[in-house]
Amino acid sequence: MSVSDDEQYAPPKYAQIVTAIRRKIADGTYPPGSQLPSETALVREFAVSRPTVVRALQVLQLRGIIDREHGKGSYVKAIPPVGEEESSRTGRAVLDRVEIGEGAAVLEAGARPAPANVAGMFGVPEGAPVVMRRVLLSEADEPCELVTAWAPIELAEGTDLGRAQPLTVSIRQHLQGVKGLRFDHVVERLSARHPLPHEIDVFGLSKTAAVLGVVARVFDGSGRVVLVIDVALPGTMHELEDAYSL
Amino acid sequence: MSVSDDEQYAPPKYAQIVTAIRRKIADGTYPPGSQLPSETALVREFAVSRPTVVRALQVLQLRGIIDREHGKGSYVKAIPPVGEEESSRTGRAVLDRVEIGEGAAVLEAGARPAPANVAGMFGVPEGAPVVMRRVLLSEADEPCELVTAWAPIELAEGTDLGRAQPLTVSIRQHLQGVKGLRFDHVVERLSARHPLPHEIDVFGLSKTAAVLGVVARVFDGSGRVVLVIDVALPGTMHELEDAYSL
DNA sequence: AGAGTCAACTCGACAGTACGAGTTAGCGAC
DNA sequence: GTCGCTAACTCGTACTGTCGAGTTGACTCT
Repeated sequence: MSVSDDEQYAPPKYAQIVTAIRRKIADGTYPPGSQLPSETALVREFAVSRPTVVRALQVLQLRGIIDREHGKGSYVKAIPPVGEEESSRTGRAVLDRVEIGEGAAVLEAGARPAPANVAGMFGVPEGAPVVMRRVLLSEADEPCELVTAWAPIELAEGTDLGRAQPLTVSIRQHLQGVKGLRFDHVVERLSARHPLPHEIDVFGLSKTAAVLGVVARVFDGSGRVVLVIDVALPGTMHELEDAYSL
Repeated sequence: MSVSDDEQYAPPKYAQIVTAIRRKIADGTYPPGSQLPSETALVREFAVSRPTVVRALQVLQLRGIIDREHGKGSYVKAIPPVGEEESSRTGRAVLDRVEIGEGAAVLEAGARPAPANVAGMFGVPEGAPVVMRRVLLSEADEPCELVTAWAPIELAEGTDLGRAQPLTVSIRQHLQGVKGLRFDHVVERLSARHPLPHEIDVFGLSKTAAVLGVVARVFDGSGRVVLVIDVALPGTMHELEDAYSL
């Protein structure tokens, strides 16, 4: 769809209906638990065909905002659950964070020999050079999150990942802009463990403290691991929250 | 849709197309990265209308199996990511597990005064009676997961939650069958912590071991918390895995 | 050889129609 | 009052058809 300078972009009709209904839910016209007008009524209200209304209702259902029951109608769900796309995921948060302005300090960055776990994830020999970027996040001057990002050497070439300066855009935007790289999905592993020596130093933890550890592999569209993100969260300071439909 | 004894259930046409295409992806007819036949070709192949084909392709796209590009066609994605609905979530796993046959031992069950955190989640006073069910899971005779489920007293009435016998169906099925209760969504919190005294006993852990703790609130369709599930996973034995699209 | 045009192909959106299946309320019979 | 039937309402599936917009390759002209 091309838009000339003099024209206003009009969203598809079904999207406009989604927006209108969401607005009415938000302003209390259709409160939680209430029934929406039938499809036939919405056809009249919006002056569109039934398949267009159905499509809008299907979108609302997919987003967990309404339930549709055959023969009965559509109902506003009580509490829109935190949409699964909106819930915080540690790896995604790291990729989308802008270091400048977020209390982030780059502790070190540059080529390093790949430790065994990272080498395995990239499919390179242990000790092969990869680029490492270690960033410490603080809140109210208290260190709270240690992020170590690893990238294959060829991928990091030409980017600022290996420079010990805070990035001015998110990692995702930076790699998209400089390398045309698009991320497809993430696989994260969460564990409870004791801190590593450098974590003990950075956070001032005891050797037996409990740490929430997150190791995330970032895949591009061809199924290749393009980044490994290793995050350490001291257990005394962090809970991760996750919401999902049943 | 009613099915008489002499008739075979036929899935909707669009669902049959989804299944057929998924089978061809799995058997290598359409390998990762390859282009699917055009909509028009699929219309001829399956002898259906174009909106029916489009609907099947939209389902495949929603499931992250294909990408559709306007003007170009549909492409099989490289690695179907673990579907977000298929990834393991601790709370969901507990609700869907059948205790009998799964190495589950019921350690205790019955009415207990609500501890502060549980009381807060149910909106009852601390110390009010609630039903508690504590189950230990073992693998190869080694304890590996301790699950404590809490239910409001009225909800547990008439169910087997307060009986120290393994359930013969999953908790979800049991409450659906006995109470007509339907779960809507779960909000989980994950943390790294040290073990509680009873966890030290059950797992034979040291006082400073790292434990992955999961506390899940289960909501029904009206937004009420109907169950609290508290899971302790010794850090030496467990990682949780989570996959999501970007 | 390069640029522009056009036709054929592709998907996105929309309208209208029809039939089947599930639900509910009203009415009549007992 | 209760039960059964029916009509009206509801959503699920599927079809036919049209138009618009994006992509690509072949052909023509300079």
